[in-house]
Amino acid sequence: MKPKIEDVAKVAGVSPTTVSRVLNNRGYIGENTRIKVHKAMEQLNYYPNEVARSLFIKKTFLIGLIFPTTSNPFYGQLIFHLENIAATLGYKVLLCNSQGREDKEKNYLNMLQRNQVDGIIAGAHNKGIEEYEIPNLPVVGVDRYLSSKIPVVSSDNYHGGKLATQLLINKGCKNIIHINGPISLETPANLRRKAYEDIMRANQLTPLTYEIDDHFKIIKQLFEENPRVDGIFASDDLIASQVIRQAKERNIDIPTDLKVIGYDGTETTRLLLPELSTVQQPIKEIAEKAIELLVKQMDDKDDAIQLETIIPGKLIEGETTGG
Amino acid sequence: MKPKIEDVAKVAGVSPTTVSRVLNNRGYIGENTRIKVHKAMEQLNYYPNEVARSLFIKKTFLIGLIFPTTSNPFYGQLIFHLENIAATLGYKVLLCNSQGREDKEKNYLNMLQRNQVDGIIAGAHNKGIEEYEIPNLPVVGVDRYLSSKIPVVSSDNYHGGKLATQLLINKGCKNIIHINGPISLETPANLRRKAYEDIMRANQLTPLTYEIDDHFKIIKQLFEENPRVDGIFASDDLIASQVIRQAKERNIDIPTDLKVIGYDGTETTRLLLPELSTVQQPIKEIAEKAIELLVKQMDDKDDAIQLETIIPGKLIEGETTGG
DNA sequence: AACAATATGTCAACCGGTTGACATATGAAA
DNA sequence: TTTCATATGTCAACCGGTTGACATATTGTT
Repeated sequence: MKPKIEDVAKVAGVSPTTVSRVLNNRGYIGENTRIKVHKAMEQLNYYPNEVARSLFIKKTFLIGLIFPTTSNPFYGQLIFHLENIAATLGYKVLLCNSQGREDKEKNYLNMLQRNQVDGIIAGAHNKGIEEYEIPNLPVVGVDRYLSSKIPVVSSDNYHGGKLATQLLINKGCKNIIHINGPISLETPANLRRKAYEDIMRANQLTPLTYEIDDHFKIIKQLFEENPRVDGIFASDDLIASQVIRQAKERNIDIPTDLKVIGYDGTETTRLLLPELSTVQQPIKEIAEKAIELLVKQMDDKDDAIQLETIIPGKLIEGETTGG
Repeated sequence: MKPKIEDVAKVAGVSPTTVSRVLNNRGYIGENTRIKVHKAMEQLNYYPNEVARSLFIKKTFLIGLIFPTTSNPFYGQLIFHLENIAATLGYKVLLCNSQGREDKEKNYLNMLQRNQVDGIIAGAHNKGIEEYEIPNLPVVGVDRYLSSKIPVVSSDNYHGGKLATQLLINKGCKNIIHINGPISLETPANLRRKAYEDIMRANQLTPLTYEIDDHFKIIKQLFEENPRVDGIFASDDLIASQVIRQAKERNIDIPTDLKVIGYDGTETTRLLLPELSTVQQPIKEIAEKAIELLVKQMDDKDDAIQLETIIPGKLIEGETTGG
């Protein structure tokens, strides 16, 4: 059986309380005793039972992360940073891949509460949800409005959308189309679209947005319906990549006949598709801010917290928008 | 304060034991009582405290995952599947990004034990380690030998290496170079290299392997030292992508002058770089097998378990190896 | 010598849920 | 009527670590 404090105490020849005191640096402890206790712990291969500890102190140092999927390089990278920063602060991370499914999300939310997490960071779906408003449980949204009371961290989507659209216009594009994910979700990312439409109009151009729900069928359709398209702003790099592929198949030369810009600029995209112009999200900074806001909520309970944090992104010009 | 069983009992007008019985479906429970209890739980917004429960039943339903980073699309996708399958079995997942650093890995291992995880799946570093041999704690390695006693799941690396090398040879390449990660680590992935060298020799060709530790400096060097190279087998798609980029910069036409094949074939690579030939790893199957082996160890304690599981991968021919 | 500060021990309550032992009550079957 | 399956309650121990109260030594200081 796993050794417990009592066993350590016996081996070290001290009382269980003393061991606990050593473990938690409380009260007076002699240097000798400290050493004896540590030796005993080593000898027995003792690991303090955090479950028992958590039960008593009513804190688990667990943070729940709910995101669509680590498969997606954007979330993969974001989650990497979240976990990393959390770890430096002594927090551990429970991973939940909701896959954009409401039922899964609800189950995870339920599970996280049963497991007494100290907080939740979510960048998943929403909709009817006031489900995230949990009394005494700090929550932070990433690129997702979870409720009117829950703080959100996101990149400056409007500015990003503007940068992308303006770049295409500057490069001489006249027929610029925007493609984005399903906008039934009310996310800050929709501001990319809003910026696109604003900038287009400001330049006497007609905005046209395609909403991609599922397949690249939409992209095919886009090309068929708009033979004169000369600029495409995709709301993420993966979609942009599909666009490029489709253009190649139709012998549309990029960037001569068509200029393409994506969004996200993850490490992986930069490596695999370095020629793609994109608006790079400040992923690490988003993660830092999200954790900071979460921890702040956990520490000073009902202090007022910034409800919306917007971090600027960065335009990366690649070959897909021309020299 | 959060409601506890006692509160539920009061509201439902029953005893705490009865509530526990309802919760765990033990003993006799009348339909009426069951409903009353559920209503009370709903009314109070009661969530059973898993921490308390875990303490008593000595099982947390937690699985620790130690991998270099979710940023990498291969691990991202693998971890997605691991979490997913674990969830269907009622297990939760503690995520650890070790970043290939021994110190971090050790800390995580320590942390997971303190948190009483039921098992660990690791695909990280190793080296001096017998550290993973933890009494009574099931462990499974993914593409990593963790110890002589710990089961490993991996794709058929030898076969994959063979497929890749053979393809290049079939396509007429004579000067084929292999690039892989640092092989100081003893991993099943080294079999890709072994296969490459075997096949080369079997075809009266001279194998030449470059070991990439850090940068694409090595790739530059490779091109400079081997102007006649006409085939490159990279041990992962990200490296292959760098090779392609470097070749473009040197105006080496792919596939005419140089054929390139990678390894992994993640969803992300397939989307972003569909033209890349690669050996696709059976990521989902690896995840399934890993969980299966872990759960088997947890269930029938010291049943003999398969020490090495090898799952075949799949050759994907893209344009980078020619028509 | 008196008084602190330091060092350690004993003991019990507590965190929230689980479980087994045992008591009791009801209704139905034998 | 007896007996049994069903239904629920009471009670206490337990999981492993934490904490406060209190006792007792041993130092060192003044």
